[in-house]
Amino acid sequence: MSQPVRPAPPSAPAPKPGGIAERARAAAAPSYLDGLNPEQRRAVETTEGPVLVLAGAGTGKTRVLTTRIAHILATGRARPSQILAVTFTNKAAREMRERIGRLIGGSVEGMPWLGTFHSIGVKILRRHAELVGLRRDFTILDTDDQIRLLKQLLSAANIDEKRWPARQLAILIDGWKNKGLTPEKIPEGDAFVFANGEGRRLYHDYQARLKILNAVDFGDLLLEPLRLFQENADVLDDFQSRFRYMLVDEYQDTNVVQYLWLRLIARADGNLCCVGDDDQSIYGWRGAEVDNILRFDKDFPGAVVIRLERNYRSTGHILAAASGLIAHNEGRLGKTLHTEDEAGEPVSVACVWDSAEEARAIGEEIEQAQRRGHKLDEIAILMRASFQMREFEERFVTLGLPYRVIGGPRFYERAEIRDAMAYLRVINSPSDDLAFERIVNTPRRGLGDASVQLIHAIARDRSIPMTQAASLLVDSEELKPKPRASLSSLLEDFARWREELSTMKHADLAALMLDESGYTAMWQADRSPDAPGRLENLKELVRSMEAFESLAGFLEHVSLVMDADAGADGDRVSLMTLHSAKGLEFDTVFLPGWEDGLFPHQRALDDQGRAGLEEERRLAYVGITRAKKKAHIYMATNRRIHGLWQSTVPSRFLDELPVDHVEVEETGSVAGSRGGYGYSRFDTAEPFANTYETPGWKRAQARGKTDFTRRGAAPMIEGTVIARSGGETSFGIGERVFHQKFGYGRVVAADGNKLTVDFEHAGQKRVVDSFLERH
DNA sequence: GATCCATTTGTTTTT
DNA sequence: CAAATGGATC
Repeated sequence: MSQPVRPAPPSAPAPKPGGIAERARAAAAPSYLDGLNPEQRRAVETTEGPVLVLAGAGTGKTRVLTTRIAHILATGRARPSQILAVTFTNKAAREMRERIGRLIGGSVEGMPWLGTFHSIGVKILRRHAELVGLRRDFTILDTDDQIRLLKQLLSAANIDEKRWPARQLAILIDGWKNKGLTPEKIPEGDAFVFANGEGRRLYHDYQARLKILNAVDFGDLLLEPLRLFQENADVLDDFQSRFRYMLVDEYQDTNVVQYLWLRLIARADGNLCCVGDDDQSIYGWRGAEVDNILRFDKDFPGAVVIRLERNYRSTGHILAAASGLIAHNEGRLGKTLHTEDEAGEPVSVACVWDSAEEARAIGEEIEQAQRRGHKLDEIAILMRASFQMREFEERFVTLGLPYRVIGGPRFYERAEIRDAMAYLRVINSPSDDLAFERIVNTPRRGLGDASVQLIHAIARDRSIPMTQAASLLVDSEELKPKPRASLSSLLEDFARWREELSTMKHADLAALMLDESGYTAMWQADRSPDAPGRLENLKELVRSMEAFESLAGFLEHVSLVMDADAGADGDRVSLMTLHSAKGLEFDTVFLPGWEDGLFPHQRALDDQGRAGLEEERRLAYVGITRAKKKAHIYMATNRRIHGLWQSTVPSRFLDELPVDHVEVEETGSVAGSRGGYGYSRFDTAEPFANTYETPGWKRAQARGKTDFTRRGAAPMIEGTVIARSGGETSFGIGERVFHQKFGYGRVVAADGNKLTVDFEHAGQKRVVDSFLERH
């Protein structure tokens, strides 16, 4: 026990955050240490030498990290720029920055070296680009560009793309990079798995191409800094002495390159503090090595190991259920989490007929909770795979239940955003061939394959960028008049926009460019239902550019950060995958889809065997431990796989949950659905007067077919929507509206805040007015 | 060179 | 069952 500076029992309640008492004390002594338990405090105060903090779920890991940084700064051990702090996601970095600011009063200038491995990698590379064969303004390729590049290489090498897909090669190369292997270093056997031994040469050629394009891929952001350190002692030396203190969050998820990188910078005796939980290692498929955490004290001799085992998050039952489950894993460091919280409610397990009913049942439970005053913000649905999300979205839209998707189909991945970005990239760096290629003929300008091939040939011949090759081509007679004129005017456009970049704000230029290029017009002319949404996204993109200093700064941000937090504020249920749930917590958590094959996922089992199963189990552990007060597990007896209905086998994890902490819930819905009527105890509240007005019926009509497996009954259940007293709507009949999912339409009927809208492309739907915008 | 239709293909997790 | 690719046709 540490010496009692202020004699308070360890169990003393933490002061109310932000309370008067706390703020008063903050003005006097370093109050940031208050409320830490002895282990946490030790983890904060052991600043010198290597430290490994084994922090179980909910043991205050983030708090320790932020406090530790605050402590280092407050005691004058280092300046902010001398601290390297690595987080796993950009979101975590943002959060940590805020929390440190709050701890030490926000007067410290932002820490320049706080971020993900990738973003720190970019920073280092920009500084020393020449040393690894790049220019300072290199571009970062996304997966899409990467694959297109590899496709070109494969066809140049005359390799059948059908037999050896570029995707596979991309995964392979990524794997090598994650292991810190340059082309020369990959083992013979590895090189042989692709195209009969062409793997090494292709990897080598790919790297050479990247250098010519002045580009890096994601893997390079880790591998190239490592190479830089290994080959340039002076640079390494510089970074070694710069970073007085180093902190790494989620250490269990680091891969080999990241490890090697850390080893180099921290040496064996540096002030390196790694925080992690071997039971939460869920990124093995991405090259993460749990081994890194398991052998920390061998890599860093004399390392202090601190265990945080007191859980502050979950109730007794939840913690016990999770602990019992994870105990089935072998090869773990082993921690015994305990809580002083009450036992609470057992984890519930419910069995439903199929995924539609799963969504229905969960939706209903949420509405019930909401009526009891439960905040939607404190509810999350965590699933194994993102395709499970759709069913819930559909259900929630009909229910009018506000939800938010976290980490879903990412903003930057959408085609229209990529296209727009490609325009910006060409303007920003004329030698960005991949961007050029992407948009030469988007929108259609009559510059098809033939023309592009010609440009390509010239570019390769003279080793010049495609834009230059294109301008040569325009001056020649090789193209037919039509494409020639078209290409010429495109190049003129590029030149003009580039010029305007110096006079206009980049956001304005982007809007101008999208209009003048005909790109906006292309989507306006598009009659598909998602075209309006895409135009919205483009607007959003332009809007988000305003926050950046320069075009180059914006481009870098997008390639690294990727999540555009499109202000989804308000009280909403969160939907996300188990992977993106790591580090979060909610009062109530729903865990659907606990069936063998889905969870644990078949592929994890096939590819990784027992290791795969253990990782899946850790994923389950992560899921359960997100819950503070209540965890609901669901399994469906039938699920559609590959489009076919299949009956399922309950997840083996269900049997591994300790019986004392689990209750099997009688949903009654499997039995109840057979009767159809009387399914819900709540539908008497305000049933729809007319069965033909129900969303289920409407949807069945819109689709022109019933996709319900159980005839008759299901549509009735679909109709048991609880009409909530949402009040009157401000939308009028006949008004033109816009909906994120369904596009444009006109209001045909109103019932409280629930409107029936005739969508131009999606047909009639009942939606809640909060999902609509006026147009 | 573009468009339409058929066939094929694959559906885990992400910086 | 969907999306994405490839081939045939205009």
